[in-house]
Amino acid sequence: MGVDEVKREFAKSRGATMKDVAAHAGVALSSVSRVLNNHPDVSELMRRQVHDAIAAVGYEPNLLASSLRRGSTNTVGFIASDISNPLFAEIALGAERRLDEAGYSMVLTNSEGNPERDEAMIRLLRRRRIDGLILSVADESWQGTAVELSKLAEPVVLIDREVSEPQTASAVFTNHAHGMQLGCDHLLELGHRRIALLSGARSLRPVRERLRGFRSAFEARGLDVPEDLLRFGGFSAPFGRQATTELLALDDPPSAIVAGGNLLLTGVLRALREAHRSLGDDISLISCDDVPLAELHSPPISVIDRDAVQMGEASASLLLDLLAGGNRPRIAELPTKLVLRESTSRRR
Amino acid sequence: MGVDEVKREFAKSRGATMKDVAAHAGVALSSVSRVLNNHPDVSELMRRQVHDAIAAVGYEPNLLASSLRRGSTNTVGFIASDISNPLFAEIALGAERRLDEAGYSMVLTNSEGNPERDEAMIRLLRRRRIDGLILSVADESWQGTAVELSKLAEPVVLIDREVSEPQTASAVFTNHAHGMQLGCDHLLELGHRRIALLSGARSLRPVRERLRGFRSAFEARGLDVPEDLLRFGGFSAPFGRQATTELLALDDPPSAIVAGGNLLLTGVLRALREAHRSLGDDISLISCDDVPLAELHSPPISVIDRDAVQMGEASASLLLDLLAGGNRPRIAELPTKLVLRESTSRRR
DNA sequence: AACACTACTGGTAACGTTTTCAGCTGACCA
DNA sequence: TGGTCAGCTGAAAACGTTACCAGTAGTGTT
Repeated sequence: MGVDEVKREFAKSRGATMKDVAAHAGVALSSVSRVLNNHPDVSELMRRQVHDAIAAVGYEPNLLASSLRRGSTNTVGFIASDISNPLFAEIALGAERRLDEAGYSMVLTNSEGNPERDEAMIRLLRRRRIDGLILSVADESWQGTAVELSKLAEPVVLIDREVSEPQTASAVFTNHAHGMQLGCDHLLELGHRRIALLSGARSLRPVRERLRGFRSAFEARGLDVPEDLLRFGGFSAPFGRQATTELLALDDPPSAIVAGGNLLLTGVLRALREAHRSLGDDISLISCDDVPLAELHSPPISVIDRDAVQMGEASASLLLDLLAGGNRPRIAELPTKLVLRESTSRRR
Repeated sequence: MGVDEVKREFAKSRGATMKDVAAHAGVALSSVSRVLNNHPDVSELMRRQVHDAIAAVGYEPNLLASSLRRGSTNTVGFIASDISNPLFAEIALGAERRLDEAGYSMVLTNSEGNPERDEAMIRLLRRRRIDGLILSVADESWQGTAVELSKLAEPVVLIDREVSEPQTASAVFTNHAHGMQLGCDHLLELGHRRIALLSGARSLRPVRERLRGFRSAFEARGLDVPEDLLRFGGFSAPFGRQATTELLALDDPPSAIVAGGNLLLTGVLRALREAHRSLGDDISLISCDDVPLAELHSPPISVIDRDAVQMGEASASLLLDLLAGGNRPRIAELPTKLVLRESTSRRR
């Protein structure tokens, strides 16, 4: 009795283990394990005894020990450059939702746009023995990232990125080129020729694809692309503002702007306001990725939209597929659609 | 030789272990461990031998095994209701940044506003043997959450929530009452008396605190609070829209609205647009938490702001303090500030 | 010359699981 | 009556670390 008391106290302080359960039920350790993993070979009596003992000692499984033994952690890593960006936040939401349904937990890390942090994070996650990885690398051409990824034996899903290394990686792509071509074509249709494009570095797939769509819209009409209006300085608001200000000051300024992201959009809007340009009136604007700001701005802003949550879900699905033994990497391409509002009007 | 080859191949396929390193260096397992944890008692020669062997066999530590043995995982859980909400996304960013600096990883989960999911997530994270938990429960009065939290021996930090159970929990609070009082007082000063307040359920601290600030602004002037204009139906955009539409249809409609969150704001704006009310002109508006939409709207919208990233950082700091052995729970209160823009004007 | 002490190293028992293997019943069949 | 077989159970060896304990060699002290 006294011993039992002590044992119970100990179990309470440090957490009860399967051993305690076995002792309390008067059965073998392995039997407890069998009950817990509902192995077929276990009698009804045994099941009851063990469950009673579990309740009695307040046992909680130690997933750490379990993972070590089984060799899988039911954990997947998620690396994004900036989770506070609504785009990534929604992707993370979709991915987490889907993974959770399948019994996986998600460990989240921010690379802050720094490829060296990508590297470090991949290494850390590998050491933590994640079962799989979903990521959107900060720089596709960064060697270190490729090296770390190649050392990773676990399945990988890339989000809107193309990297050389793990040929085994699945990926979810957005059809940026198509959306951009539609948007750009719409501007051309309205008579615009001097169209500016603001975007991030060309070492990122979305940037290259959008540029491609941009170019093909011009080419389809036999027009020259206004190379002097292309700006690839990043996705940040400050860059959007600065670039817009510079563009407006040009001798032959653009009559339309395409902002390649929600942060860039805010920068563009600030610059336009500072320069007292009337949107849709003095200058046309299309942005990428829909946000409340675009819909509720006056005038409402046309956007090339896509479903970010769905992207997250798709990436998780691809990963789960790989985890379930689907050894063929797959590519999922998600659509973009042009949402026309009032920020685009005929060139005057 | 042949055996060595096999061993190497095996190590490559399944990952090299400390045992392989020890064998390759011709030293004891424990010595390898000492080198890795840079224990003082290790000779320069030993250090070199081991490091060489590590490089040779391509050893990577298994943090899982390490965690099991040490009894700590260097992992903390983060539970938010909706990571795709910019508010939580920024909090998560701040927390992750700070935790990462301190060598902790963050596992993220969404409760989707469902208290039962809060419960399940706490239980799961406990079984994963997280070292600590940062969370913002979906419902403060939900019993199950309190029960699960009380079973958690590890330190807990609450974000803008008050719960009964772990008296040992630290918390980071926002001074909502103060900000709301300022905002409300400003509206009263402008002659508004029929002021509506839109917010979530009263089982959430921010809601209660804002209501308190709202009331004290009226009471300070000896005015009656317009109880019929208080709506606590949630933080969602649809609710914001519906409630606003209803309010505008009242016999004695409000001349000013306070939206208690960024999603509510979008709902309110949609309703106002549908009802063809001119913001700042026909009706005044103040929102909670600054977002690009507020600044860039026309007219720009006044907000009661706070620094969400800083909140995340503060929560992580409090947790790290607890983890480092600071056994006294602490409360950090962060300020709110009123940012006046053009959505508030004298009542006509 | 005996002793203590420092600097280092090796062996081994944990940590809490899962899984394999062998054994022990009793039933069923020939 | 002996044998096979299904149904169930227990013992013990992993998984990859860390931490304790004991031991050895060399140095300095008395």
